[in-house]
Amino acid sequence: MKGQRIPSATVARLPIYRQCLQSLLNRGEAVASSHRLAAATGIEAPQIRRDLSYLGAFGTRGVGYEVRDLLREVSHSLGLSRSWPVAVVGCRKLGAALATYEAFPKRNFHVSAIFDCDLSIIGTSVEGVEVMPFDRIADVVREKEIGIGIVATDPEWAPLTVRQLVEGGVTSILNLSPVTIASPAGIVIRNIDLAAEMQILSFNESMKRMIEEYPAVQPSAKVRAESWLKGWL
Amino acid sequence: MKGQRIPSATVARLPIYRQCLQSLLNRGEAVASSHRLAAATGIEAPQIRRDLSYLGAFGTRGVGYEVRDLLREVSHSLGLSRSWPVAVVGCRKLGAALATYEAFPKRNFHVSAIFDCDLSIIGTSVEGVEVMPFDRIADVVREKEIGIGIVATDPEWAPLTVRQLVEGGVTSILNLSPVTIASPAGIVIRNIDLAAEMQILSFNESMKRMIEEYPAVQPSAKVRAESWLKGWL
DNA sequence: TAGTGTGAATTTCTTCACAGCG
DNA sequence: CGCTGTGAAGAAATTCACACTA
Repeated sequence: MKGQRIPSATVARLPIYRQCLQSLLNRGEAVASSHRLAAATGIEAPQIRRDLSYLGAFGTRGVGYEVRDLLREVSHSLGLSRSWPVAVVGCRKLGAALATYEAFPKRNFHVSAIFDCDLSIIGTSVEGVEVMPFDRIADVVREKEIGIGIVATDPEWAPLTVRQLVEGGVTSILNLSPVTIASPAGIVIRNIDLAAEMQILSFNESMKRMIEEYPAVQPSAKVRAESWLKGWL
Repeated sequence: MKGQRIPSATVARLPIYRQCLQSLLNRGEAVASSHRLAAATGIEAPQIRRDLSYLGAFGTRGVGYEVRDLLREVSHSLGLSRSWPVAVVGCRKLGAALATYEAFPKRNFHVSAIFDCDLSIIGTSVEGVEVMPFDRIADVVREKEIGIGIVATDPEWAPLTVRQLVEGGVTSILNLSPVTIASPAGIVIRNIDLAAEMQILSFNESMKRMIEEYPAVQPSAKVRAESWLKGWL
């Protein structure tokens, strides 16, 4: 299993395992079975065993996993053994919140460049990092050898921002603006659209209301709503 | 197809279609084929056709989809025909940014209650909404009939926050704290961990560096890195 | 003819079930 | 005996390919 390609679904779960292992370690638990991890993460035990097996055979049969070792291994796989410089573009409310988000430095991500196009905040400093003008993105990113960028601009600026970042050599981008951007060749873009997440929730709420409202809606719609909910609840 | 259960993967893409249709409409394009939508969203055309077919047969063979009609249909399916009151818990940087996020009201989500446990901000007002103390969550949420909650607290408060929201009757939750919370029965929780997203990116960057560094790392690790990247780029 | 809607094939992900080891 | 690691089965999601129709 060790030599196999790691499925992307597994990669997406590794940070959850890392987080969980960290808190077990803090709590002084030295060994954890897949069932212990399942209880703590909500992920099924066989899933966990398979995911971890892609990293190699680290467990002890009949016992479980050595928390400290596994944590080191998972962190290493995620590339957290080194520190990553990050560029944040867009420094209004959301961008500013991210530029100072405590969870980032804790995981070895350091915001080392901030950009905006608002003249009134260019030149000011956020946590010791100067806010620079939009048109310097490519230069600064190249000079500081930044590989990871966060886009927190208004949606109309997002595509241009991505092009600038890529021109500067960024190859991994977290796009938080409410517009999906397709990944150019060789670049990984993760689109996190919080407004879209809310819409998934409202879909769910809608389905629920449809069932609760007794003046029977259309029966067919109701059946569909019920089978939807069955899948999630 | 109409009566079928809508797969959750499809639901997660509906907001992307909605967004895309909206901008086509603004641009004055009245009709769009699945290929047009594919070009604009980065999603494959057959995927789009199948997704849309779950909502019913709205296209015209040989022509495409009527943008205005389809937009109305998608929006309706997502429950956006009505306005949704939302509770935000945690009003420090990230929470405050969300409480005033423009993209929410644009999609009919209205922040109508804000909570925090920091005495220095309780009682202050954010966009006309008073920040209330943490221990009033259940009461207020019940009274205002809020069904959707956003958790933007420190991770140690997140589980308790979820319990309070659920007690007040909230059934859909967007959890932005960097800790995964399993969904209790009947409740949908979407865990968006921005620090975890960054780790997925650093995994990718790591893989890339592993290939670029010529003093050949372990050949096996290199092979694995290459096959990973092949999947994404 | 151009483009939808959908069975069928394929791929990807998850779960089961158990052999094998500490 | 208990728990890992994994082949094999199953479920879910995606893609293909084409019948069908405006």
